[in-house]
Amino acid sequence: MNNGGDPQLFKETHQLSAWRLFLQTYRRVLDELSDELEERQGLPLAWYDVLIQLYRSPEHRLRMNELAGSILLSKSGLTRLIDRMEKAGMVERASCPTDRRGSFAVLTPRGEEVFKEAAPIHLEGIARHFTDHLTPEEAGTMVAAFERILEALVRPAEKVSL
Amino acid sequence: MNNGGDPQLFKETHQLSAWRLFLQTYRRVLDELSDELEERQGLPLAWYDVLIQLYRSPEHRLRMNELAGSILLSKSGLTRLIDRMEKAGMVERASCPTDRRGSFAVLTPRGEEVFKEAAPIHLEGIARHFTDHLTPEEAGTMVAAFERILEALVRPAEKVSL
DNA sequence: TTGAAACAGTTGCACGCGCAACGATATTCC
DNA sequence: GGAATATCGTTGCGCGTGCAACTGTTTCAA
Repeated sequence: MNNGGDPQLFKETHQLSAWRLFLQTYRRVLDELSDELEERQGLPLAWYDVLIQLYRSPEHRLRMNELAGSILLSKSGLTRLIDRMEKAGMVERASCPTDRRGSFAVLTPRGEEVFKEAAPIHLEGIARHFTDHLTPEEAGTMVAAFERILEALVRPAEKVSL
Repeated sequence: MNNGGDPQLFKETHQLSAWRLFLQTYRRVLDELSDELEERQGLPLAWYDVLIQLYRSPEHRLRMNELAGSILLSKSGLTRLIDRMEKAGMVERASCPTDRRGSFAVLTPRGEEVFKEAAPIHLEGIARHFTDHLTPEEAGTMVAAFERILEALVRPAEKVSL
C-alpha cells in the first residue's frame, strides 16, 4: 500500500470527493442561510432552531436537557442562549414540578409569532439553496445514507465484538 | 396549500428530512472526527485543514488570501490561525516578492512531518464515520448533488434573467 | 505623474461556544 | 433512613471567530 512515501494523501477517490464536497456544501449553504435569516428577520439561526423545537413540542415546552440535545449544543451554551432569548421575550423558563433541579424552556406568544413569521422565509431559503437541487431519488438516497451514518455513530464498537 | 393556519411547518417532507439529516450528520460526524484528531494527535481540525492545503500546493506554499478561501475562514481568522501554527513551528510566513502587500504561508519540515503522521489517522476516521457507510453509487450521487448545489450558490440570479 | 480606488493582511473588539467546577436536588444501594 | 453517587442547570474562564477599521501597497484613470 505504501507507494513510496506518499500513500493516499494525494489520491482523491470518489468517496473522498463526496466527503470534501459534503463539508463545503454544509459550510457555504449554512453561511448563506444564516446570513439571510439574520438580514431578513434579524434572527440568528440558533434562535430559529430553538423556536422550531419548542413549537413542535407538546405544550410548546422542553426540558433544557432535551433541548440542548436536539439542537446539538452544550448545556452551558444552551443556558446562555435561553438567557438571551428570554431577554428578547421569545421564551420563558418554567420550573419543573416533578424535578426541582430541572426547568423548562417555554415558547411565549411573542416567540411563536416570530417563528411563524420566520419559518416560511427560512424554508424557502432551504429550498432555494438545497432541496430544490435534489431529485426525489437523490433525497431518498441521502436520507438512507445519513441515517446509516448516524446510526453507526450512536452505536459504535459493534464490529469489534463480532 | 394552507391547511388551517399551520402551513408546512409540521409537514416533514422527504426533502426536508434530507436537509435535517444533512445538518445532523455534519455536526455529529465533525464533532467526532475533530475530537479524535485532537485526542490522538493533539491537532485541531482547523490546523489539519491548513496543513493539507499547504501540502498539496506547489512549493508547499499559498497566499494567505487563497488559503483563507480554501478552508473557508475569514482573513482575520486565518491571520490568527497562522499566528498560532507559526508559534508551533508548523508553518512560516514568507513575503511575496512580486506583491509587497501579500505574504505566503509556507509549510515547514516540522509541519510536513506532523501532517504525514496525522493524515492516515484522520483519513481512517473519515472512512470509519462517513465514506465506509456509502456505496459507490451513493457517493456518486452525493458528489453530483453537492456540486450542483455549490454551483448554484456561486452563480445566483440566473433564473431571474430568463 | 498624481490622485482615487481596490486590495492584502493585521489589529481591536465583542460575541458565542465548550470545558470544568459548582450548588442543588434525585436516585441508588447498604 | 442515610451516605455515596448521579443528574440538572448555572457560572467562571479561555478560546476561536467574524466584522469593521486601519496600514501599507498596487492599480487604474485623468
